[in-house]
Amino acid sequence: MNTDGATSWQAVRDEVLRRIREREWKPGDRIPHEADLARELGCARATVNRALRAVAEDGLIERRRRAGSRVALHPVRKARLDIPVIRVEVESRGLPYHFSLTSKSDELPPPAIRARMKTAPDTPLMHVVGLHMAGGRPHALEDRWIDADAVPGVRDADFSTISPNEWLVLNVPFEGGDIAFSATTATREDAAALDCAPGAALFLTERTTWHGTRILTTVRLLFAPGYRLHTEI
Amino acid sequence: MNTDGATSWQAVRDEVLRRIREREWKPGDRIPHEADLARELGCARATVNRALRAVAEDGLIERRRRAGSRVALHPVRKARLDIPVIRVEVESRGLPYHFSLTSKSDELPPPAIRARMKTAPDTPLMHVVGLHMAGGRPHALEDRWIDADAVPGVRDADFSTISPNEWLVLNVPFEGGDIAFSATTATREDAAALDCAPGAALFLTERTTWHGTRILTTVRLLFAPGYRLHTEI
DNA sequence: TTTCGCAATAAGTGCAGACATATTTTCGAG
DNA sequence: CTCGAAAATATGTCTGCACTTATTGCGAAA
Repeated sequence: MNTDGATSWQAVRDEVLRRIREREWKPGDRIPHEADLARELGCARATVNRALRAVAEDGLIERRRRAGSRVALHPVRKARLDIPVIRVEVESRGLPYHFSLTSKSDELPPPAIRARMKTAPDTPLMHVVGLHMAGGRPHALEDRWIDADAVPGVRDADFSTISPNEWLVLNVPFEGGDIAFSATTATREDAAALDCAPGAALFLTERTTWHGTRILTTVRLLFAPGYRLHTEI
Repeated sequence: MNTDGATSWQAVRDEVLRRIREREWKPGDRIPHEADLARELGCARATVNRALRAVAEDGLIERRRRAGSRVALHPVRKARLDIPVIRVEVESRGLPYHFSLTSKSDELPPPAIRARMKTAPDTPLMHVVGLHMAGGRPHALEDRWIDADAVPGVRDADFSTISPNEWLVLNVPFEGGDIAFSATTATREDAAALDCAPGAALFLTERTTWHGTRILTTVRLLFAPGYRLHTEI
């Protein structure tokens, strides 16, 4: 990185990781503060800061102002998960993609959905169901509820040409969301839609996204058998 | 953050996010380079750099030296997934944890495992099977293969008192790994171990970790029905 | 003895300037 | 016209310094 005597933040990070690995600093230990490390390693404090921030992001140390940095007691591996638009995911595997809209209507949501969307008892929500196809075969079944009042323009979206999944990603900014992954067995309807055996084990993704205090949408994505979500550490 | 006229990197980030959201900068567009933005927003280039780096980490822009930064064509949401030691995960739910070792032996791995571990045809590997219990009920079935030559000390580890999962996390540094999540149906053996119905849908995690060129271990974690992996964006 | 406020401390961040590095573009030689 | 070297340029990073902010711990007051 640098030809002169400067120490790169990566070098500092690696040295810190080495000390943690080799138990020079044990889980729970306070580690020297930034200024000391900077002096010891011969670099600016900002460089040490950058390095420690990186290590903290990986979950190996915990940092708090005034309290200092300490080696994490229970190292929690942090994996990064990429969640692409389904069309892109399918096409990146070289398969032609198609979305087919099954239904779209305003309905009173069942209690479970109403609770998740935190809407008033009598508020109807937009309910969209459709099937993502990959190479002519069913890939994922999307069952989505949208608070149309919170998502400007969604009433005019044509979900027969673009999936709600993609339309929302492209058109709706959101602050946060939560995602849960689980396994479930295919009901007879699921099986019919996804062209698999009833009772087959299916990978299920449930996502809810919000912006400010409003919950924008909640979706249930049921993937055809064989789907794997993959990531690297 | 700052009381004086200084612009915080968060403010720069928010302004950048705003411009992307409001289509001031459209997907695929080059955005102004750091120096220009710094001048425009009245801050140091380092501050803009920090902000843009953060936005890039979220996947909304792509940056390349000399080529500049551009708004991502297909915004890929990046979720962070915490992968705790199973014991910690169980205990954080307030349930007592217990690991029970089912078997541990050196065996010639089946071809699928051998391929994954990239070992020579006649190399035996350590094979450990055990059950993670939560509150007296089966929680997850761990089926692990370890290259004992690549993991110093593992031959002396007592997996009846500490799970291989936890022992490895605490004792073995590794560079990287890959993780796959999927759904599968319980075989009769799985069902017996996890105390569920055969054919039930189970959440499956497969992980392989390496260090340098050596593959250290590969594990198959099969969770009892009802398990959900949860994360936030 | 308890509690509250203040001083001390360590991380968090901002700035200006310099240099490093990866790419793209340009332009001259053949 | 093609190829390769050199120039240009945007991001990447380091430094030294100053100031901000969250937190802790201690000492004084109740």
